[in-house]
Amino acid sequence: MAEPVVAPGRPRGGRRDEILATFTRHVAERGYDRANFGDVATELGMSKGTIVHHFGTKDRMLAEVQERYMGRRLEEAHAFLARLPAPEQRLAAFVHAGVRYSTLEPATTVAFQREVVRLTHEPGMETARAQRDAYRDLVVAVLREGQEAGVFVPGDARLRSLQMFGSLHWMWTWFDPQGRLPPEDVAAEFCRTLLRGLGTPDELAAVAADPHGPVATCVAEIVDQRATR
Amino acid sequence: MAEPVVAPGRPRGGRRDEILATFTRHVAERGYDRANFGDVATELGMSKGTIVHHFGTKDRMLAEVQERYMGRRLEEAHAFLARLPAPEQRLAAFVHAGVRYSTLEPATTVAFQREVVRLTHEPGMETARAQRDAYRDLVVAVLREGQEAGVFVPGDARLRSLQMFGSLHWMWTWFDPQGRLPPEDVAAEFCRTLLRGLGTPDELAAVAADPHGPVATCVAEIVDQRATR
DNA sequence: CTACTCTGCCCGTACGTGCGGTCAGTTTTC
DNA sequence: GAAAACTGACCGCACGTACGGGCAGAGTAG
Repeated sequence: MAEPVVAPGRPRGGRRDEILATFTRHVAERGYDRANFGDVATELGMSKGTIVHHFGTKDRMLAEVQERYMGRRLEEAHAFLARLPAPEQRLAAFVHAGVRYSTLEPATTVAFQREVVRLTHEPGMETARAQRDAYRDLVVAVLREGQEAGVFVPGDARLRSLQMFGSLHWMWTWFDPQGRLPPEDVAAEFCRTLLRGLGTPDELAAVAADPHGPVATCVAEIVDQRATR
Repeated sequence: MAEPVVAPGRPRGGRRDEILATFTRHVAERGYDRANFGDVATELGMSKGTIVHHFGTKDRMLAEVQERYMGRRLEEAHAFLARLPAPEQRLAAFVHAGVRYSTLEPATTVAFQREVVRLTHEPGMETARAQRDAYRDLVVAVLREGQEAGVFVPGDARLRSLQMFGSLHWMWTWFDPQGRLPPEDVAAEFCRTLLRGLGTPDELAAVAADPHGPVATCVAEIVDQRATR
């Protein structure tokens, strides 16, 4: 029934976080359907029952992964939006952040991206879905701001947000965090093409896309800080 | 119950194609892991054994779905590349075609896009993977041509192809073929943003993106013809 | 024409396995 | 000592697929 509620006077999570992390990695590697309690338990040297004890059902475990992920991303987004005023900088920040997450927390990111679809229709995913929608709305708002400010060409903001999210969410199928291709290069190239595509003047776009520019730096500070705390 | 029909004169495949189509739809709706022989058999009013008789294993059935899909896409691609000389037209054609397929054969397209990842590592998928790589190489080649012709700004062609494929392959998560949003609008918006992002002069981009322009028309003819034969 | 055989679909069942989840009980922690 | 953490045995079920056989039509011999 009602889940463990953390525990009183207990160091945050303990074994629980460990389980969630391992489960997340398995989801990232094999997908939700092929990830199973047995393998996770074996890898952590514990019993299947322990996992059930902590999370109840597999569905709930996935829901928690998604909610934590989206929770962090929303916090970050609000943080860099507060620091970056210009629409083209804000949009670039979303791209830099999206790419950075792929290397900083590859497992969580891939797990999320593989299984996003589930939060559209699956029951028990309402919270995560609401978070996802809120995140997307932030991007749409930025796109509209940009159009009103004349820094983006007029067009369908929602469609553009989907075009952008597609590029980022698809990364899990080809991007290798251990590979030769630096994530900053990916972010920079994506930013350049996207901003130019939206009609942003070259000078502004160049600054926003620059891997060592103010936007990328700002995002890096925020994201890295949250990840290591 | 009497739906099989099949008709005299022996249509190619007979029941076999029917099985494959139903299986494809199930994969599109639930994903490969949750699609199963039992449901397909029940829906077609046949036994599970029949499916096994025709395809052997589930893996092989998926492989055949992917191979057929990529086979058709490759044929189409070669067809419109032969008719369209300019790089910006060729690139736009890939976008128009990608979107058009989502409405013309939604099940096959979604099934493919959901399960593309499998053809990277899964054994038995070598053929489909080779086809996929060939298709991607066609796009990369067009991007390079465009740079040499000065119609695209210099940059990483492979990265750009991935950015573009991301937008298209992600469509299955949000695009509804039955919905209000016309696919031509999606294609046009994607083309505009992409081509502008690559630095294509506005006049050329406008023609290539136009849903009633020569590129979209050419693609429509080729794709529709193949689908209905 | 008849009878026989061969062959490609197709059926129904049964089996093995993997997995999510239960439960009763033990150990650990505060 | 109460609550939480953990265990290991167990259940039920869903699913892939192996298997043995049925049936209808085509080819063939008499």
